[in-house]
Amino acid sequence: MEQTRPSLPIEMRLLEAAIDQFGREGLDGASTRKIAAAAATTMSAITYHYGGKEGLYLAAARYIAEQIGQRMAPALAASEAGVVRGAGPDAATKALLTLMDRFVEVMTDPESERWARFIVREQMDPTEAFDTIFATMGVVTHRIVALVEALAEGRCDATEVRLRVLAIIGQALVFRTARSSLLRLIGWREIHADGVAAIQRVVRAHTLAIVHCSFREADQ
Amino acid sequence: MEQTRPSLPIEMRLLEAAIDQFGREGLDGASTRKIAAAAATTMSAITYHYGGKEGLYLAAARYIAEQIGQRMAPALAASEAGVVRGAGPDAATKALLTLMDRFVEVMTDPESERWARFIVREQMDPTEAFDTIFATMGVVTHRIVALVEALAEGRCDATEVRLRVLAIIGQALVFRTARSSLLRLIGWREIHADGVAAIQRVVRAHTLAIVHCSFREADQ
DNA sequence: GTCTATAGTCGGATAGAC
DNA sequence: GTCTATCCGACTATAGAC
Repeated sequence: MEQTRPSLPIEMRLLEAAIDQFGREGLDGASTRKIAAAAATTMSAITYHYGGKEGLYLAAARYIAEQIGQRMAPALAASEAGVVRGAGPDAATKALLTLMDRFVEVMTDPESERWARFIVREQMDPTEAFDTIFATMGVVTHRIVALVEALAEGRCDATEVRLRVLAIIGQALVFRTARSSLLRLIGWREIHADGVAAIQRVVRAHTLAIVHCSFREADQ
Repeated sequence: MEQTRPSLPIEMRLLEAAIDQFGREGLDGASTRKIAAAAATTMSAITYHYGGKEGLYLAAARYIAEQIGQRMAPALAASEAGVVRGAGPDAATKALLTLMDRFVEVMTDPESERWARFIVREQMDPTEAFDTIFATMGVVTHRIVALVEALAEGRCDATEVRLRVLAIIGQALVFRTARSSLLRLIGWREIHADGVAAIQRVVRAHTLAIVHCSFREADQ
């Protein structure tokens, strides 16, 4: 049983261990005993601090949402300049690239590995915890929608803009969700700083190509 | 407990139920009793037919790989024309779009929902079953790599081509892995035939923009 | 606050009936 | 081949010691 740093307060240790275990095995599958052991405490600490297994699960979701929100906040604030009235396409493009750059960083960060397991599981088999996570991720998504909407200049309807945004985000997300395939395909053992930069260059180039080239013509 | 069609042979019913349960709860988390109940049989049928829980898990992985292989086979065969010696960029582009179109279809197909849960879980927390699935998905990925490599005409190194291919595939994959977010963002209740066509148009337009525009300049 | 002890349920594997 | 019966370990929750 891998243990978290014993210096942290017990509630934090429980949260960290919970994210890991729930992410791997789900709400039903995970065992409170294992979580407690990984947090170097006993099962009844979960009852005391979180009221039980489900309370811990929801607390883990809130914690993840909070962490992601904090990490995206600076880039989100910077992207404000791209959506203010009168901002030109260059400002919107720059804001979009800033958000995507940061998103790639968060997606490739080793710390996001455990969050990602938790989130992806919720995406594919949602519980009430999904509301919590979607509330945070939705802010970023909606900002990107606003930016792409501005860049489309009326050439796409609202649905198409949203589908395009999903596809754009998917480019970054895949480096998290298909991590194992990535490592095998390229022959890396893990994603180093150079790798992150390379991924950012690719996502940036693709995003630019999409917003600069694919709106122009009547597609297909 | 949802039951599979009772007309199918017991091994098939077990496989279908296993994919569903293992996909949601993982190898450890899922219960052979529940799987057996969903397959309208008893737990010891799993022992008899698959030797136990783990045997059933691996059989489920093989079954998924087989199903995906079958569904991608026609598009994969058609894409052959894009990689033969002397095929021009138009043939390669056409082959790439054919593969992506089909991939979107498979990713949005309701039947792929349970496969996807299983596969994504393996991606993020791989067991030996990942080898089986990667063997099949890898064939498609490598074909796309070959096509993009041809289209890049030496302007990207091998690693960059692979990162670009991952990003391109990610555009389609996101409609499976972030399904819940998609439905909320667009306000759909499910993905209808019109929705699939719209997603295909977007992925096609983006893929074209990427291979036609983003290789041109020195990116960033 | 954090622990130990215990109760009651459910897990997978197996033996053996038919 | 498919089922029932049974074993034993692991699970969550709870009560209560300190």
